[in-house]
Amino acid sequence: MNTLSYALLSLIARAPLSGYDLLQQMKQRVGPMWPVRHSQIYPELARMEEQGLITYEVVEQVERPAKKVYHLTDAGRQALRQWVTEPTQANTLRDEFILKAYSLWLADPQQALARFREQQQEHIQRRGEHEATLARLRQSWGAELDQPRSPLFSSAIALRYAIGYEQHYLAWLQQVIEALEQAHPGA
Amino acid sequence: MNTLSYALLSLIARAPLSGYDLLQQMKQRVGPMWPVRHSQIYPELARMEEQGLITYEVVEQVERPAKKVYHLTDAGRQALRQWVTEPTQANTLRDEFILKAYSLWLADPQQALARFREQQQEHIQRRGEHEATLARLRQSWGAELDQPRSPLFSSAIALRYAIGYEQHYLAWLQQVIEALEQAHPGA
DNA sequence: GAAGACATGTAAGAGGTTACATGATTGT
DNA sequence: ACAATCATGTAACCTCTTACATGTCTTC
Repeated sequence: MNTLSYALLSLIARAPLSGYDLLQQMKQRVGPMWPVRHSQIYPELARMEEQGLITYEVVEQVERPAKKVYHLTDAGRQALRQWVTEPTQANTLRDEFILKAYSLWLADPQQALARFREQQQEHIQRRGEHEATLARLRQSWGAELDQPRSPLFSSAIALRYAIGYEQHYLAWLQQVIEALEQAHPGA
Repeated sequence: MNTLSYALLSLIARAPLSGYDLLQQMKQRVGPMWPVRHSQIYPELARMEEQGLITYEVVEQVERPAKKVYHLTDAGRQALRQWVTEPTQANTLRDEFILKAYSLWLADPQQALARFREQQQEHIQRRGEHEATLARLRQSWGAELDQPRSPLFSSAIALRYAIGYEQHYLAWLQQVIEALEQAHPGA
């Protein structure tokens, strides 16, 4: 059992989904905390089915190709619940841009500034997307977002995490940009 | 050329180092942004030497086993400089604890609170370590930390990033803990 | 003489990315 | 016809982790 399989269980626990649906949802919802490709999803689903965590039924569709819709077994639900309440060792982030910042002293300050501003745009964009998603949830579900037993609460805190992350990233970028500008006025 | 090799170049660019030294420095300095094991370092150094990015000399020591001390070639320095000033595609974080938060609705609130408080301790600890390191740098080097052309500037901004990250993480943990406590008073 | 830091490697396997491959169905 | 979306898979390769393996030198 790897983390990916729990990520998939997390989504199937909310509603039965096909591999294709899972791919879309991983990109939209879980994407910020666990990116994934379809080439990883399909073999993983097969393994989980073998292990009895999920089962599927083939659903014929009128206007689309048939699909395998997976849902949790009791064992799957239990495995997920177990994993969620287990201690987690805090991860170390692996961020290439920060790694580059560590060698910023080697770079041409003008180019460095350009790169930092690029990142700024990127992270502003992402923050905006997360904020929009959270606003949409709030509009659709209102106070349910504040009920810890609701899946919506979980969605909301994950989104708030992502927004906070972008916020911190932007603050840091801004800080460095100002330091670079001060050292090199007129860039 | 993978990211790890650039991480190693980043350190060798500041001072010639052995594989063992690199391991220590990756843990202490670059650790927060790029964790690594010795079993990855040694083969990678061999590959980089083949590619002409680094060279080494065997240094005999009186009170320690001999070691291979690596230093950059011109090609290595150029490759590093090139990489630093290239655009970087912003990474997606991969955080298991946040993933678990996404399924928090399945968890027993008491246990959830316990896990969140564990994380709090962990991140408080980390923030403290980074702050101490930054304070030490500041004490040793003073205003040099503010000169973008100095390696110390790069070290300082990387540390500030790490501190900001822990800060944001702690703020988020606190937020969720308060929400859980409010829903379950007396936990 | 045992433990611990210093020092350097290899091997097996898990996890993840990129590329290859196929086919249905809808809209233009 | 062609592109786009829906839908599911396999294969090759790279990266990273875990475990295996060896040897030096110092301190207790």
